Amino acid sequence: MHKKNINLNINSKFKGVPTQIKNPELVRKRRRQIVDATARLIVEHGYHKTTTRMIAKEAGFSIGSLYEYVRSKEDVLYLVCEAIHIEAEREIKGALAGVNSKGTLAEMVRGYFRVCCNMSDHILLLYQSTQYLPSHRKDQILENERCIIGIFIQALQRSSDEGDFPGLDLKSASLIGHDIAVLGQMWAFRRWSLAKQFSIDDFIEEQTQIIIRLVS
Amino acid sequence: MHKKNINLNINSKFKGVPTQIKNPELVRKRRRQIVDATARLIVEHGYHKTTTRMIAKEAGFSIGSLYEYVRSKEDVLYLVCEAIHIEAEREIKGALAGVNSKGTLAEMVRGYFRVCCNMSDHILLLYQSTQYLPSHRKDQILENERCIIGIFIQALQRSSDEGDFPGLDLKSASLIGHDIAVLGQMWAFRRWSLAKQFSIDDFIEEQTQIIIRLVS
Amino acid sequence: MHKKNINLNINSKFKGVPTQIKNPELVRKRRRQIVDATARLIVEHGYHKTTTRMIAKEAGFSIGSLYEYVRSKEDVLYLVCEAIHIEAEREIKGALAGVNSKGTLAEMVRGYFRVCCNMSDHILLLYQSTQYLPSHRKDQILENERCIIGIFIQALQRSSDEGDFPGLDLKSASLIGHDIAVLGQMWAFRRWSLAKQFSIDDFIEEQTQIIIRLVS
Amino acid sequence: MHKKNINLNINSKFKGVPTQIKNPELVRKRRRQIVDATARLIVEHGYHKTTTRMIAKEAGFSIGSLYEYVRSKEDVLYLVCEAIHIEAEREIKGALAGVNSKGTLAEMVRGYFRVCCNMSDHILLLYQSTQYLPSHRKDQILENERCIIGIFIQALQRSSDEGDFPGLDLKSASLIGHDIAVLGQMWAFRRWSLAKQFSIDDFIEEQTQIIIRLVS
DNA sequence: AATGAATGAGCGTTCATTCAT
DNA sequence: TATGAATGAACGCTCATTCAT
Repeated sequence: MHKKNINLNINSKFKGVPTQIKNPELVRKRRRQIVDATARLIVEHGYHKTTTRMIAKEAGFSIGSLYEYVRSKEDVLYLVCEAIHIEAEREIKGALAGVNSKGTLAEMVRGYFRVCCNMSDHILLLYQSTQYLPSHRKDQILENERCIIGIFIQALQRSSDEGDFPGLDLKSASLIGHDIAVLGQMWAFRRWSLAKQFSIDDFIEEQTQIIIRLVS
Repeated sequence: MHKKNINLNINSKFKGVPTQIKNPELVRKRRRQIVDATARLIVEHGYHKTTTRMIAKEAGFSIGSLYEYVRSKEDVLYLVCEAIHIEAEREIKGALAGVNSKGTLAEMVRGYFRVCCNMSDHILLLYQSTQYLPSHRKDQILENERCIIGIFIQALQRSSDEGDFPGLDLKSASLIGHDIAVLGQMWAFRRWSLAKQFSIDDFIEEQTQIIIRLVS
Repeated sequence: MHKKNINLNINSKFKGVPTQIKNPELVRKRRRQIVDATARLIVEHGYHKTTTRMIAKEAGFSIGSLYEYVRSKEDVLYLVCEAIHIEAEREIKGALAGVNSKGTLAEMVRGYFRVCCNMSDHILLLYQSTQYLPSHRKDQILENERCIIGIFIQALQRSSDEGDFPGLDLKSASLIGHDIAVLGQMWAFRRWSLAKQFSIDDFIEEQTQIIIRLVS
Repeated sequence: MHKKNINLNINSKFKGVPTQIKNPELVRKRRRQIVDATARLIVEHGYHKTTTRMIAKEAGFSIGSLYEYVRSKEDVLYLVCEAIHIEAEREIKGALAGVNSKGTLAEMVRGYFRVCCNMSDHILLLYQSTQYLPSHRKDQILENERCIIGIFIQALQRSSDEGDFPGLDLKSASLIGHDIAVLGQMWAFRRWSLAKQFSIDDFIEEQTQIIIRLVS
């Protein structure tokens, strides 16, 4: 069921970036190359210092070929951001798979934080580069984000209904959902500072404890 | 005492950006114009779409003059980031002035959150543009940030020592310090999403309550 | 007799544009598709905004196939210009067929003007795009043009010999021949201006009268 | 009086092409360089094979400087077409100056034809390149053209009123005006063909006689 | 004979920076 | 001190053409 949704997502979004190439298999393959290459380059140099020629070279083909698969550098950025969100969604759903019904909120948060840390390069990329997308693309990306926060809100409300965390209204739940999301992503943009005192595992564990204390 | 610190800050950092102009009074005045103009432009257009020509025009002098007061566009960005941090420090210290010794943590946090919301344009600017500073500049900016977090850590430890919040070690206090910092800044980059459910005052109050629950 | 000439023309010019394809029937068919498609596109977008990809698509086959039938975009343009001239020659000869021996000059001119108006899109194409042919191609096209003018010169001299228009030397006849040619083509590049005052039929009739007055 | 009109023209059109440069004297001088260089290059290579780098080099400055004085290559083309029309207007008015009131139509036409021959490179440029202007620019150019034709129409009507050429209605006069205009410009695009039989002076004289015969 | 993915030279344009005045 | 004209490296992108299948 998840799979189906994800596939629908992929398809509906692929329509959003046209291509000159007819073979859809090839489009998938080449765009994967483009996205991987570009993500690597943006992580290293930032969006603006990453030129289309660098992207083509890193992806292993010519500048002309790059433009057979996308219309513009902006398209590439969108494909990258989209791929990161799809990856995040998949990872998070994977991490939550064993937890979903019976699991505790603690396990969910811990799983989410772990994903955030594993993807910190890409999360930082989103923080720094989403600003360069045209607004309709930004909206598409933000929509994805809300979906993730929704998961926490639902879990919080379930907890509340079960009496663990009584008297939680939707508004508060929503804010806590945002907070959890941000406190996980925090590792991405405060790594260098936090790493002086915390290993990744330390961070995940301590931060999880803080959330637990918050909601109990 | 505060003043002295701030002045020291300004001077030590000004040394970092050389100028052709001898008269330091004039340098101060012109750089204030440059910083104000640039901050406005970056908030509106982002760093890369803000050209040096636009900066000179908005600041009210010629492109040639701009380069009498800074060596590069990067210098301008640094001056802007630095100014924002100085402003933030001043505002936060101002907000905490009446609270400092006798006040509760809640009041501190509320004051900080209020400053964050008031400065959200500039905080977002920092989030989006710090990446374009050379790393030694980035370090200078991060150093400033640590200073602010230090305030919370100290307050937390004071609370802990007074028995409000027993058994808080430095490491945990430090992480909570980071968390508070980020949960305040969050308004800057999630405004559009949060504003659907919260007014600024709502946000500040609810978020403050969450922190309070967290540390008690 | 006409047919023979036209065929000779076609053959001698086809030799000028080599192809990879052996089957001459197929070459003829495909090139007709190419020429029609390209003429349509150039009329709408101009030569430079018409890409080879557009041509292939409009003609109904792939870009690869296009290059089996011509060596270059320039070849395509030459084929188009050539085809227009052949078409013009055929149309004009058709219009003059009933007139040729016994008819008056007026009827000839009127017939020619009518053809010019009917073909005005293509005549404009020639005016705007012949410049992009290499000079040996341009010469081939100009040669065709002289052929048409020759018809008027002969008719003028016949008139003169018959006493209608006495004292007409070859040089004058030649210039008037050019003038008639141009005054017909004029509709192509002044349509938008002339159409404010003249319908096509108006134009043809008035312009014919002017020529008649000129040569009597 | 003429001067005033021309100046107004120049000023009103300059407003149409913005520049980064503040000194209007310099703008005038540099744009003259740009227009002269570009006209030379387009005459030799055509509009599309003339690159902006060639223009900058031929004009004697850098590509960056070129773009201080115009926004785009299209702007350059417009400036060229505009300058040619202003030149044509000036030349024609100059040629007609001694003729204006008392002169015969023959002298006017001869003067116009002489100007056309002298400017034939530039007239051909207009025929071939006006198509690349955006339509509002094309309209501006066409407006200029109508102004020239207007001169002939007025002269024809004056002749008619004086009895030289009785029974000439406005519509016919208008068409003859167009015809005269085109028969002069004809030298530009039929030079190579006509020159086989006519020197420029021959052409002007014979063609003038044809017009005279036409209107008497 | 037909396809269409791949190529890369070359285009128009931008903008941080310099320097003569 | 202040100006603003001049610079040119570097950018994103196009499109005629080729060639393996």
